[in-house]
Amino acid sequence: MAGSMLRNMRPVHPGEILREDVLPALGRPKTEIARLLGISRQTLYDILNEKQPVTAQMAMRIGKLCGNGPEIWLKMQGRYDLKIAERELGDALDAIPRLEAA
Amino acid sequence: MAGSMLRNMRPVHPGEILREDVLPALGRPKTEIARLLGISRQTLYDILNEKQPVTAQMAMRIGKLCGNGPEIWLKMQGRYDLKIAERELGDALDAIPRLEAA
DNA sequence: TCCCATGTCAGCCGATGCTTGACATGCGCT
DNA sequence: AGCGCATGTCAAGCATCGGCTGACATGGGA
Repeated sequence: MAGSMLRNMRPVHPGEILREDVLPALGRPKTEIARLLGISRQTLYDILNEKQPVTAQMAMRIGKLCGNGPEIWLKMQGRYDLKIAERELGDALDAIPRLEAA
Repeated sequence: MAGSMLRNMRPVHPGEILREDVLPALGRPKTEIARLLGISRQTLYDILNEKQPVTAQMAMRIGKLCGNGPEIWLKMQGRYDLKIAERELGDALDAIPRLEAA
C-alpha cells in the first residue's frame, strides 16, 4: 500500500519531492504554481529549498493541487521534523525516564 | 493494527488523550510529569487544555516518557491540524484546481 | 526589443511555542 | 493550627517562525 513506501524511506523534506519529482511532472512555471496554490512565490521557493516546512494549510493546498490529498505531505513533514527534533534534543532525551502505568 | 485504530477516530487533540487516559493511568502529580518531561508546568497545562499543539519535540518527550514512541502523538496532532486547516482555508480550497501531470 | 520566468536577498509583521513568576485554592500531614 | 506540596490559572516576556512584499540581476523566447 501507499503508506508503507513512505515509511521505509529516509526522512525527506517534502520540498525535495516537490522540486525533484512533482513540479517537473506537472511541467508548469513555478510562478504559476505559486499563484494556483494561493501563496507567494517566495514561500514556494522557501519550501522547495527546504527552508520552510509544509504546514497543515500548505499540505491541504498542495494535496488539492496534486490530487493526492494532504496526508502524505504532512506525514512526510512529520517524519522530517522528528529527525530534526531527535538531533536537537540530544542528551535531553536520555534524561527522560520511561514511566510504567500504576 | 495500531495505525488503523487511530485512523478511524474523529480528529482529537493529543491533550485530550493525555488528560483523560494517559496521565490518570500513570497516576503521578502533573507537576512531576512536567519536570520529568523537561518542560515548564505551564506548557504541560496548555497542552492538556488543548491550547498548544504537540510539536515534534514534545512528541519525542511524551513518547519517551510513555514508552510508545513519538509517531502516535505527532500523527494525532497532524490529523487535528488538518481538521483546523480545512476549516480555516474554507473557500480558498475550492479556488485551487487539480493539475494533471503533463 | 519586450515580456515573462527564474532565483535570491532583505526586511517586515503577526502569531506561535515556551518560559518565568505570581496568585488563590485545596488536601494531607504532624 | 501550621506547613508543605499539588492544582489550576493568569500575565508578561521573548525568540523563533510562517508568510508576505518589494526589489534585483539573469536568461530565454516571441
